[in-house]
Amino acid sequence: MTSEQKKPLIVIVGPTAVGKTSISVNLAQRFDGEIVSADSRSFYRGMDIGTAKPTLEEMRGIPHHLINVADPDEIWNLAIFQRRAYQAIDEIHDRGKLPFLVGGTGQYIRSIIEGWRIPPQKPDYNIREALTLWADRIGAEALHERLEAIDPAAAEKIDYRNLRRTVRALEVILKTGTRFSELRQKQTCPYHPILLGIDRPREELYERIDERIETMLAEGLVQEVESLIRAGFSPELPTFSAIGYQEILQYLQGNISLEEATLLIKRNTRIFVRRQANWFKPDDPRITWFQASENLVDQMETTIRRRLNDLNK
RNA sequence: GCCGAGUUAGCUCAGUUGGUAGAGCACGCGACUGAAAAUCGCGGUGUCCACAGUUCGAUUCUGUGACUCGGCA
Repeated sequence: MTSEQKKPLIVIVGPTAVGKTSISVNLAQRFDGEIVSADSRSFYRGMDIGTAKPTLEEMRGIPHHLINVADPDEIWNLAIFQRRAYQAIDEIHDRGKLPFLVGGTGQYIRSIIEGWRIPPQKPDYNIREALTLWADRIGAEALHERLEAIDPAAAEKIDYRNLRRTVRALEVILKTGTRFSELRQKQTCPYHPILLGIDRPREELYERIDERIETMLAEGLVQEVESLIRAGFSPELPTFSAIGYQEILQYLQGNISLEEATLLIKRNTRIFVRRQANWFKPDDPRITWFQASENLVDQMETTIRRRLNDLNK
């Protein structure tokens, strides 16, 4: 397949609370598009307020994919996302519509636009636990040395103090008999990605985050978490490691006050924004960046039209 | 007015038996291939309240002053 034959994929990236949701719905309306969400926390039903998931009204009739597709105890991940996103994008193309990949989970978006070949080994929680227990005895660094002995290339890319990633690499090697570094590949993106980034000054973003969190609390974030627990979902689920949920859980368990929880949510969201920015940098030549402004949607529309025309030449 | 405690990084504070100082948080930055809103890493020069004294040398000791917080009037 040559690059001329590849179909376009509009990709919209940007930090949380920058305004991606309403802008992408606007653009999708103008281009007869559909939206594929690339947001690791919007998969789960019942987690609406804390994830700032778009409401039906905000979607304004634009089909959204990969939102509300799992219960909180079905643990979705990168590989499942990638498979389902490819599928959703292909189906949108088949319908003759334009797909918009929109979201804040940088890793997921990169896996699509860079055509990652993810080591085909689904999580084995028993092995992970065993490896973790082993690390408790010998230390994370010693475990990393074991990895280095059998797969130096993988070990080199993983900090010896990062137990979780060391464990994953060993898990893959043990289960597949193949080096993690060999299974971890990049191919090319099956689509022609057109990347647009939205940004705002940090200070402004932080203000919007604080406001958004106050709104979440007013809209019943605490009740949302309570009802998930009441529905029988274990607080131990990785799903509840989401910002907003972990802190409210601490509050509900009586470990901290609601005020402390609120401060923590704000703080953790700010840290998250900085971490998010690592996936898409201002000097990334693949991305056309926009600062949030009045006529942002018009500007972005113009850019998309031009890029789509270039494709058809 | 008197007595006591305090004044050190944006904030909360530690510390220097006298040789110009360091934690947490904030903030900035980086890594990331089946938990990713996860996980992990890197980044600390600031009139040590001001002035004077002692001293080779004071943020540290002494004196005076300013301010803050308690208590008593």
